[in-house]
Amino acid sequence: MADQHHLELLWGDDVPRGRGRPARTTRDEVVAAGMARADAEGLHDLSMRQVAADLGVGVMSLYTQVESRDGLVVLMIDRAFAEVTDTLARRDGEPWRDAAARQARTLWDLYGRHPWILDHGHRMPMAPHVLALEDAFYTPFLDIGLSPAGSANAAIALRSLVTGLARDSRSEQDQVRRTGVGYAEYWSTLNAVFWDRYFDEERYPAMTRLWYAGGFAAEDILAGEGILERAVAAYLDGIAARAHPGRTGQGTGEA
Amino acid sequence: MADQHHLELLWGDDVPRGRGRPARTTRDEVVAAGMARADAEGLHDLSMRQVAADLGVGVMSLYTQVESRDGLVVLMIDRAFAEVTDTLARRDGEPWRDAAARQARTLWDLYGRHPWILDHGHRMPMAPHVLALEDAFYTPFLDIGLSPAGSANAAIALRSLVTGLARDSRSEQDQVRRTGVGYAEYWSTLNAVFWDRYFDEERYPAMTRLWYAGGFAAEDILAGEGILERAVAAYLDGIAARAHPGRTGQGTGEA
DNA sequence: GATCCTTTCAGGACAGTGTATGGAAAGCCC
DNA sequence: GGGCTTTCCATACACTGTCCTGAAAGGATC
Repeated sequence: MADQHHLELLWGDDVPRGRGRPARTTRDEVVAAGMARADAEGLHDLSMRQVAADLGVGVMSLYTQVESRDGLVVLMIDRAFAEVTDTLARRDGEPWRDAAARQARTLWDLYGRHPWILDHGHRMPMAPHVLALEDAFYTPFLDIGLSPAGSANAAIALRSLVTGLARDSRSEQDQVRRTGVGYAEYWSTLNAVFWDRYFDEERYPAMTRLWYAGGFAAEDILAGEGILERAVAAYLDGIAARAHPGRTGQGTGEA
Repeated sequence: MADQHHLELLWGDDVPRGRGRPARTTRDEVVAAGMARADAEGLHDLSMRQVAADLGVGVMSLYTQVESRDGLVVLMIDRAFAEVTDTLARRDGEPWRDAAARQARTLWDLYGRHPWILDHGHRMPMAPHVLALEDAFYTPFLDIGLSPAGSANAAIALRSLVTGLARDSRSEQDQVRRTGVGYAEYWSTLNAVFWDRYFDEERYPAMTRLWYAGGFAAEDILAGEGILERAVAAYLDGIAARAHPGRTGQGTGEA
């Protein structure tokens, strides 16, 4: 039950113990250094030796501030989510739909700043600011006529939609950054090789139709942020229909 | 451009070269062994040495069939997606909404059988059967009155919704299996420690309200499969409203 | 001010990992 | 039966996270 110790680090008070040799480094400094590394290199290339070197400190010194590498990542995630805790709060008089859409967008932007969060293999940790985000996501769906379980499901699904979309689009940039190959260059060469040599129009008729119809015209359809707003709007329309049966959603109607 | 070599392994013909010492092992066998390991232990604990040992073969012998560990994983993913290629095809007369929902469910079930797919850090590889799934996902949205880009966006978002939900729910079971701690046991002890000691009802009012309203009554709200069907239905309702403006979606209306 | 005590520091070691190297082995073709 | 071509696999290297250990450093106490 390693999570239990994580919980103490995440939630426990930092009781400053005055006796003994003082630590050369704060836990905040370690976490910040880890985030800087992850922002620049990705989670995969984040090593304890690197973080220690960045801080000018021996490797094992990190383990007085952090229980393990996984524990460090958990703390980093909490710190990242802390960036948006205040922004997420629902504003006075803000319609539930606007609040939900704004929160989705905020989470999307957070993933944009810290793509390594999406590489975290395990479930999101029970960290204070992660829970704060979850709580904020539940808020808009509370008093719109859904059952309690329905509200919970709606919020979870919205969060998963944003996360899934972010993964599909951002991990691409992440990989591009790691390999050092530019986005346009990567796609152009890959496409030249791939479409000309391997793609079979009869095998993939839908993609072929979309291709000739210009459906992929944006070149990097995922990189555009329109897809998030559209998907969230469509989903919230469906929720709205369930929330107030008989009324149609307030969607703008644009495709 | 490591992907380029992956492409050859994925799409190139397996030209059987008759000269030279014959390989003791097929590429299919290697990929199958890797999948068995990953199904049982997860992607994180999949090592080349283990796969080689399972096959009774030297470690480096794998590298004649597979370019690298990442290449092996890519082939494994393609093989996993091949399981559903036939199932995904749209059936005669099947309404687009039913087809999309069925495909979403099929992908969800695939993630259930092979949760390690969700641990793949990079973008989904351009593999034949991965493309087949993407193509199938595009199909239902083609002739329902959306713009080409709108159809593409709708299909991508649906796929991301399923993937995101699967990650949020399945990675949990994955971690539970790895740590060997049972699902119920894990949650009960964690919850006992967490809720009693750390959770602050004033800090997380929405979760608190949902808790007392029974919104989390299912105990493992994510493990239930209802959340997928509900989320997909809501999203497709929103798409339907955009596809045929003026008509309301065919949602069942249940919360 | 010296001593004890508690805590952190950091070097070395260990069990892993993916994979480059290079000589030995094994089967087809002439 | 060579010659050629391909595969096999032991070894080695760089790298990882983390345990162990004794030394170092500062506060508390006499």
